[in-house]
Amino acid sequence: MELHLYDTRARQKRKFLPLEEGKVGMYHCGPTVYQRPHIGNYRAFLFADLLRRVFEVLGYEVKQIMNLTDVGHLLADAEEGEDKLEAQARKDNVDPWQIVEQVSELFFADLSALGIQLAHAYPRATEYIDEMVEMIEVLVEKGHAYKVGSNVYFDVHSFDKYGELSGNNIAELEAGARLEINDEKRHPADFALWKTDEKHLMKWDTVFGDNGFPGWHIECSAMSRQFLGDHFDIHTGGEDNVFPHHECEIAQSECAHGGKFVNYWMHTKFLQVDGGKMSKSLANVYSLDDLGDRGFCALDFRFLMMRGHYRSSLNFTFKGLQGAAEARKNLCSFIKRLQSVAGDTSSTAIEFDPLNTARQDFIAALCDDLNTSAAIAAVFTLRSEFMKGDFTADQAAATLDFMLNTVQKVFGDLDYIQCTDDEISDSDVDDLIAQRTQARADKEWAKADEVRDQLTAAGIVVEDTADGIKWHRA
RNA sequence: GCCGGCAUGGCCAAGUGGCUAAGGCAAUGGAUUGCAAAUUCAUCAUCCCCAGUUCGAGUCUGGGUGCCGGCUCCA
Repeated sequence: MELHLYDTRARQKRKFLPLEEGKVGMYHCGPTVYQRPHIGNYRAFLFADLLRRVFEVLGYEVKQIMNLTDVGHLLADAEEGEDKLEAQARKDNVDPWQIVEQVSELFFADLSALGIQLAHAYPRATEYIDEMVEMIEVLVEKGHAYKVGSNVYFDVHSFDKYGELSGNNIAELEAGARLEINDEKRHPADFALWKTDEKHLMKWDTVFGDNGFPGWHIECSAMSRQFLGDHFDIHTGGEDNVFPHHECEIAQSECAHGGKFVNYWMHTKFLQVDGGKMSKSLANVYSLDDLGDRGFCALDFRFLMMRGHYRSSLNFTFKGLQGAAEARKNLCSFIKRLQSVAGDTSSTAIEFDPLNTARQDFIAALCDDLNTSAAIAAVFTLRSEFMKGDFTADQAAATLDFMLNTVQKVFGDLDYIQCTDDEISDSDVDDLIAQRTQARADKEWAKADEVRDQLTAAGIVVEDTADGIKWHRA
């Protein structure tokens, strides 16, 4: 099956051709670790995870890198603003390096809760200062960058493709009144590669002078090169990264190394909340804990994100999250049902129409620019086919194999065990079930219901089926 | 001011110009149940408006309206 991906630079879907047969290298713009990432950030990271998983299901060997920006990402005005890390550090009255540690810890915990596979490396900007400096020197030597005192700027007029990714052009950018006035720069659209500021807390002494720190854009250029080389397959980020961040990366990397930088640029659309932008003033910037407080687990959020397409803006509401949570649980029940029908059967090679159709539709949907919505529909169609008819243990085993090894490989583990605190042990549940069974046998309905309420309160769902009483954790 | 995207049932959402417009959630009716839950069966949209192209348009073109985004920290 041919994989087609939408390339922001080409503005269309393109057949994916790896640089090296059977392998793919990708770089994702990760979080700036000054605050715990919010659910919008995680939409982008879940997309990166999905992309990797799809490649793996298709048999590719993936090398996945995600950076952690821990210096140089400025607030407000690009040249005069304060470093995000330092602003947060001052606010909390702690060392910026401490903030980095604290936020990183939260970040990795969130990744785990979301079932995101760890990338092969999470390089931090502060660990690659030498590489950045080296790259900036090359740009200066080649005439693409210039020094003004101890600051270094990239000359956007030296790269004729500047603006190609975002659709901006330099003349229009400079005509706009939004660019800050900075007498140091030759052109208003030039951007900083290296800045000097004595007051900056995270600073380095380099060939450019003392007390310097890197510009945000150069970090990704240097780190991606370090792990993936001068030219690699895929670079992703949120739509807001298109300009200026990725535009600047292309300029830096292609000017420094001569050839093409990245083959496919992929960007996720923003997550909206209640129909509008997430913003602190509206108090709708949610973290995974905020979702947890409302009774949802990280996997519900993951499933909600998977139900929409990454290139469509997605409106987050708790009602929508509730729907996703129900849908996910229904798939979990389906898997449990399959497990009970399949029993110990291990003949997973059995083929039959509903499964063949589902397999085909599932993969075809994903290969069409990761159409997860259609892929999930294929799974639900299979589910209803299965629920309707009588299927053999062999067929159930084959379907189970598909669910576990293909569907869950792409969408992550759907099970919700980790979402609840197991406050009640299995044997306690069994005891209560036995009490209720006795009460029912005695037709003591009030007592039976009381026990059931007790179980429900403990997060146990009781099912009275023709085959006896079954229970599972909600 | 300059760019770009989107507009499908109560909510979310897929959709290569052509049979009866995927799928999920919710809802309604029936089966089942001591009552529930779970399960199961069934029902539930003509695609923002106008004009055009076409044998045929949700799907292409033009106009309108609305929403969102980038150009400025942001995934």
